[in-house]
Amino acid sequence: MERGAIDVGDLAGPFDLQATLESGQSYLWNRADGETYAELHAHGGDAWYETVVDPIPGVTDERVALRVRQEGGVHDGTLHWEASTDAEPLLTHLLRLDDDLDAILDATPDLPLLERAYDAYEGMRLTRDPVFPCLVSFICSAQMRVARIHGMQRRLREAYGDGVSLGGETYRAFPTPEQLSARTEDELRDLSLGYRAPYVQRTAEMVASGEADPLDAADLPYEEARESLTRFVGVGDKVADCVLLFSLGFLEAVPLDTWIRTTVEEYYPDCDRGSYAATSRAIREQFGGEFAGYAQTYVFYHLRAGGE
DNA sequence: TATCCAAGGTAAGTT
DNA sequence: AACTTACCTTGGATA
Repeated sequence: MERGAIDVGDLAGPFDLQATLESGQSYLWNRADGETYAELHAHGGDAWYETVVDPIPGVTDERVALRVRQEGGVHDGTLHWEASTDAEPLLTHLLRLDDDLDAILDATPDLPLLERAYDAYEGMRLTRDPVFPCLVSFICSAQMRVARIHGMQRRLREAYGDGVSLGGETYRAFPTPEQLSARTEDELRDLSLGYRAPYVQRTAEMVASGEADPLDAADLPYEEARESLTRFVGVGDKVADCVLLFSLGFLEAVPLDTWIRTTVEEYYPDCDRGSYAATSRAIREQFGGEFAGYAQTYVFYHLRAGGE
């Protein structure tokens, strides 16, 4: 096992591990203390977070088990990690430590709501989740609470994922498309996926068979990429936007979920244009275009946590 | 204790 | 293309 540390002060802008991992973007990490994400910021921010990552072209060509913990503040703290290999490039990729967060937030409009959200969750970054697990996570997110989405992904890993050991502990990788496509709808329903079970099974089948690859969307212009992802079963505009934003690096994507729709109604009623595509375009412009998705994520977390 | 409700939506069927 | 409706499950609210 290798260990290492990343000095947060060396990054371009602050970083908050807990806000980043518990803000409803990624459902692929477990807290070592067993706490769920049900209560935001309920148990302090220094827990170990654990995950297993399958090979990512250009980042890692092997499967990696890793743990990470933040000690100290969002400006001057330290990220401690333990992994089966040098995890610094991988953490940089997954947690977008290469983003210049100050510059990104400066480039968004001076809206009071955004300023309040930025102040409340200083250091929260977007994630770069592996695309297939991200796709499954957000198919499961339909009409679900954040804590329960997290529970579903955890059960999928525990039931069907390969065991990977690190430092005497065994962690579970997210099931591959092949592993998931081999399950039946009923088996997935037994994990409390409900009506999402056949969506997950059929989407896994599409990926496993080579019929479609969610990574292909990465090379398309934004709106075409969104349209392209909706080919997967259980994926509409909203879920597609989540995958584009939280996995494929389309920072302009603004998923129109119930929280953001409420925000549009209350704060920016002019942006309500009826259809998803038109409203999405309007709110994306309201949030400054290029980094609108960053703004969206702060607003989502801020409002969900009870902020105004 | 029982019932109701809403949770980061989507697919399928109608106008 | 826009509009309805059904859909699994469950913790928490309400009666």
